[in-house]
Amino acid sequence: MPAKPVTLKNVAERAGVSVSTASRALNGQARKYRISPTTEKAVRKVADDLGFQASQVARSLRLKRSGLIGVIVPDVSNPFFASIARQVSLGVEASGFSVLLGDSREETAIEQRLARQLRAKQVEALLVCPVGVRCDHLIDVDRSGLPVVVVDRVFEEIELPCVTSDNLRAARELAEVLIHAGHRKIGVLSGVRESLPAKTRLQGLKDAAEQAGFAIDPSYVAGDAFTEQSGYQATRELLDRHPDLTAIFAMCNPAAIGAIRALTECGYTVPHDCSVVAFDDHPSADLMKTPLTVAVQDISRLGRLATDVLLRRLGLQPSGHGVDATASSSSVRAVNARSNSDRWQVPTTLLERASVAEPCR
Amino acid sequence: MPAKPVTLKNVAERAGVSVSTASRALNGQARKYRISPTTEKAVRKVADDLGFQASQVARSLRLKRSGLIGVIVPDVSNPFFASIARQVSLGVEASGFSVLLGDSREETAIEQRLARQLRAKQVEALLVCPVGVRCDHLIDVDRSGLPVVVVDRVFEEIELPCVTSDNLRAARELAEVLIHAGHRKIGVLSGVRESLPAKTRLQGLKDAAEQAGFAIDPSYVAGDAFTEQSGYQATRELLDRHPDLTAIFAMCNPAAIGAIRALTECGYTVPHDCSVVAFDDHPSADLMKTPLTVAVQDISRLGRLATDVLLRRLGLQPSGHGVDATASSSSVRAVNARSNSDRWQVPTTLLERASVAEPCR
DNA sequence: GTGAAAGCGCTAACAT
DNA sequence: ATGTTAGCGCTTTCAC
Repeated sequence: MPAKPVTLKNVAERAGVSVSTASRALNGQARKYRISPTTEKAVRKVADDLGFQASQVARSLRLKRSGLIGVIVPDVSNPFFASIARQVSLGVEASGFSVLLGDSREETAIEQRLARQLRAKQVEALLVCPVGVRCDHLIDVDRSGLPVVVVDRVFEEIELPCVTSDNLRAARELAEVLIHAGHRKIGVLSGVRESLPAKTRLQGLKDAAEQAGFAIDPSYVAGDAFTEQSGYQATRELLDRHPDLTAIFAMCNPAAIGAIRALTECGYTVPHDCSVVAFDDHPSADLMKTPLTVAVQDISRLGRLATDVLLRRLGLQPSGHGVDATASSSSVRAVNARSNSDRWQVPTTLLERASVAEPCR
Repeated sequence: MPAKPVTLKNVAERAGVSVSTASRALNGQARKYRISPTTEKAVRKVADDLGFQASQVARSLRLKRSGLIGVIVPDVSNPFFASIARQVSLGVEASGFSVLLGDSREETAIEQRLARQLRAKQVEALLVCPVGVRCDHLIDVDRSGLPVVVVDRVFEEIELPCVTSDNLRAARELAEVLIHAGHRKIGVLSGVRESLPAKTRLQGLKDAAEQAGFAIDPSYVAGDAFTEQSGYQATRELLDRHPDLTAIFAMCNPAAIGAIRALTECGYTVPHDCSVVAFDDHPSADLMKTPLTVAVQDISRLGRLATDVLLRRLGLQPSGHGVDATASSSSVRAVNARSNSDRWQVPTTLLERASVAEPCR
């Protein structure tokens, strides 16, 4: 017995008023239309008694506002993206939006399809953590009038508002830990090469090296994905090429995990034979055999900032969820790259643990 | 320039046909209505050229089908729930649905609000991992004609289709590892006491104990939440009450992590002074100082099964995403509790690692 | 202060 | 083989 839903008409009839009056009474427009308090109360009561719920669908059609925000991430089950999705969900909720979730399974084709589908569902904005370098579809969507905000996996030439961590600074700090300990032969486990995070992190490392008077040879860079698998493979390669390696700089935590597995297999102990530093933490990291020294991204802030940028593009006041959700907060820097699109960055935190020692060779 | 969206009417005009013909041509009903292939092709072409995207909102209003599934979990950033959300997202996508995500922040009041909101958005079904014991709002929703499926945090008297792991069996197996090693003084870190998973897991432990000829005294049970915090607190309490404790049975992984912290603080080493077993794994658990012996829930299967149950309640064929998505698959048992609602269970896997030793006392 | 009516974009009888 | 029309449930202009 699917119990058909009660409509505004039902309420109006039962309250003995017209639908227009009912609508106005329930939308807080009583004052504006000078509806008598008596009528208003009456309508409200009936609506309550009947358990009336205005159909958002009908409302959307009329208002041309769906109250929906699309979120597309490569893998919801990855805690990093899950946290982003969560922050967005919580953040936009306060403004009356709901999140339509899409999982691109790390495939650009799916990402593309999802973007189209979500657009058909009338989402009012799209927040995307892109899979790869190809982002034309996103730019198209944005140009077609649906605001897109890109988070994390940003690409250089992209003409969309972007939110990322301050990767340059983070990489430099992380590299300095290694360098100050005396390391010079540092292997790099790269994420997707063309992605801005990967490029920037490499640059940060290079900067730090240069400042210390040496350079990172390209042969010390391996890997091409933000995955454990890639980290493992890359480490094996690097160990092959440079058995005298004394440290590893991993561009994400999974890669570092892969590295540790590879190192262990090859008979290296961490940090004695080889130090390891990485981006991103993981819960209970301190209970690991070798707790990693890491640059921690402030994921929830990343998510909040992204939400704010999004809401602002919709012409709304970010409703101050979280402590300092203000995009213009002091520690958040808006950077204008050569493109005219906004780039927002949030600071990271360095967490020094036991995975770095002096080089033994 | 918000570039107003192209409507069916636009397409029809441009193609020189009526909206109905256009609609039919684009909905694959050309045959059914015997529309000439020429016309169909023409309409399709125009639609393509104009980049026509049928408004799902208008469609929903007319069809009274939104193509939306609501998913409510206590915390999307928790990998367990994130994985569930992901499976649902992937699973229903194949049937043309999208997922509207809600995060209840572990609060029943929010869960309730979300359920209402999602209902207003015309979701066609609701999948919920409930926060707590109070589920009347969900039962109400279900009774009002919106099918609800409950996953994981199930409560005994609930009259809704439920999907969980086979907790009884899993707990028994886990307990047996401890018991066979010789443990008798086993502390229990409970999750939310009134939840069925907690009750069932405790029962499994008790069953195993009984079979071995001893009993679990209530004073050996502590904690009341599926969190690290609760696990930590509970462990401190247990250690206080029973310093001669030789093993800990944690009802979730975070609780076990809390336990390890507490044990370490109190000068116990794992597993020498105290063994630990737990429910749920966590990635790279093998790289921990003391890799835990755990009962692993097949989360993705849990999610898939839930999706199937949901789709079936909607009268749809679960579209065989995943290998054996069939709810009636041999290893998945439908259990009829005293209530007349369906209970579905999926098997778990025992992973023996290094956190169990013989009792030293 | 309140009502009648138009219309958002689409689908499905019911014509023809 | 295609067009006409009546809504789906809501908001809002315009009229009284």
